[in-house]
Amino acid sequence: MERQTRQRDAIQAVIESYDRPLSPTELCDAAREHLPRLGIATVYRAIRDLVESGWLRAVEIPGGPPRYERAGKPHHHHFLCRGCNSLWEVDDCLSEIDTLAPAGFVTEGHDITLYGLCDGCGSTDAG
Amino acid sequence: MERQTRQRDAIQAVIESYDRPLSPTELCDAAREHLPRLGIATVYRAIRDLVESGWLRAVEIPGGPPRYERAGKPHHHHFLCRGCNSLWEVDDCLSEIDTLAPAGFVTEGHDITLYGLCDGCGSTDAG
DNA sequence: TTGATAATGATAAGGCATTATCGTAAGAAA
DNA sequence: TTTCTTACGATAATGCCTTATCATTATCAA
Repeated sequence: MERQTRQRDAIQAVIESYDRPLSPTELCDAAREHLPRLGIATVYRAIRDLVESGWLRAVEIPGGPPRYERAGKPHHHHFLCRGCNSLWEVDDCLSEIDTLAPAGFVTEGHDITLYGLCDGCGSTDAG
Repeated sequence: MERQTRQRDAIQAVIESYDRPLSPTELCDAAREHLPRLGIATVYRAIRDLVESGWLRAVEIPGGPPRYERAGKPHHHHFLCRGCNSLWEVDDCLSEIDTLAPAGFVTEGHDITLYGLCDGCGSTDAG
């Protein structure tokens, strides 16, 4: 990432313009709307470098490939839609969660994933 | 699963005797203490059949292969130890979690994974 | 005990996400 | 614009987990 390229520009612009974490494939598809010949390897390279530089953050979810979102956002969680398989942000958090571990365990953090239907899928009766 | 075999017996006994979900590899290793020649394919076959029959349940965790636990337990969550990579049960749950999704979203369930060090790893200063 | 056949074990194959390879294209400094 | 290099794009290769294959073993009803 020593040179600024149209590919990196497009990839970063897509991340900035979406309000939810994207998988590498979603990211590639979205960036291809501006750069049709964008290769998936370039997307993976950009993800690697951007995560390494602290600009991007991986979001791991149960049973699926990681999604990526802009780093530095306030603490939040995610909602996985079983209709369209996209991941959405959930701003709130119940901090008491970190007190649930058994005695003797040291809790350092937590992930919460809600499941269901997003606004679009629920209203179109996809389930 | 039309015949009861020593392999199935051992696999089910291991599940019953552990108080935490096991990965296929963990399950195989544990069962091999009684049946040293147990093959990993047999473990996967047993898992498939036992999940299908409703006896076993898959526990998906972020960024890792699924673990399996006895089905039918009360609602609970899990704690992933970064020291030994094993998954532990957390009995409590904050039911208010299901109210966090944005307006218009239909929440059907949730997963919570706590991260940190389990009793054993924390006390031996593994982190 | 026998015999039909389901289950096993060793391992090859498959599936999928990710990474490496390498010839080509294109930043950017001079 | 030239030139040096980095980055790209297409795709082969890798790695990991899981499933399929198939000869052998073991279950269980008769």
